[in-house]
Amino acid sequence: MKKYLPLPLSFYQRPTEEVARDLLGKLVVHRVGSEVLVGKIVETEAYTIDDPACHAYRGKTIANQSLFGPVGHTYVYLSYGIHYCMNIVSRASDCPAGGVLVRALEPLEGLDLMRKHRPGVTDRMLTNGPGKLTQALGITQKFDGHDLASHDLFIAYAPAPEHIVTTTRIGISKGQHAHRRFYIADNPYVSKQ
DNA sequence: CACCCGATTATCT
DNA sequence: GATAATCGGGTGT
Repeated sequence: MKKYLPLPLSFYQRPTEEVARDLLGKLVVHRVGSEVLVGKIVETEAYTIDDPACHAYRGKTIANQSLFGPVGHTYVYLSYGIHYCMNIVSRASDCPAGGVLVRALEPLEGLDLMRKHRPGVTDRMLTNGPGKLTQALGITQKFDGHDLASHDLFIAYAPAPEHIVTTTRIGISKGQHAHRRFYIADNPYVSKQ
């Protein structure tokens, strides 16, 4: 098994947009029993409290409290009653709430188990969407508020990609103008180019 | 307690 | 391109 080095806490304590960009190329590592599921982050979106598209925009609630919680933790929520989406809580110290939505991964390790989690789909469809990657990695709402400095679920260091594309975000009705979506150019696992 | 809706996906046409 | 599936949380009565 390869060795994975978790990102330091200081990585997450910067402006959310900056973290979203820098998370590209980094690895999501989930240990499940004796197996390890690893995916490279290839697409992200930044959401902060001053942004109408952000779940925290209307204030703190039971559902979104993780976005107000400590940086370097997760915010996992149920989308459309069906899918879980995972955020990485990240923000500068003067920002009360914010996080980075992980929108797509490139599967690197544990492909066999990912295929079991998502039966009947091609490898390219395993993790190329925010609801798909959580299913492939076995991430559910139980992981909401999870500390990413932990042993079983964390973000690991990896070199930054060369070419990054910045666009507007996907699937939102408000804040459509803002360019807060980032993805690695020409990566086949990006949800939509 | 009823109503509304969404940071999605799969499956149609 | 359109739409059903599905459900917890937020809001207002």
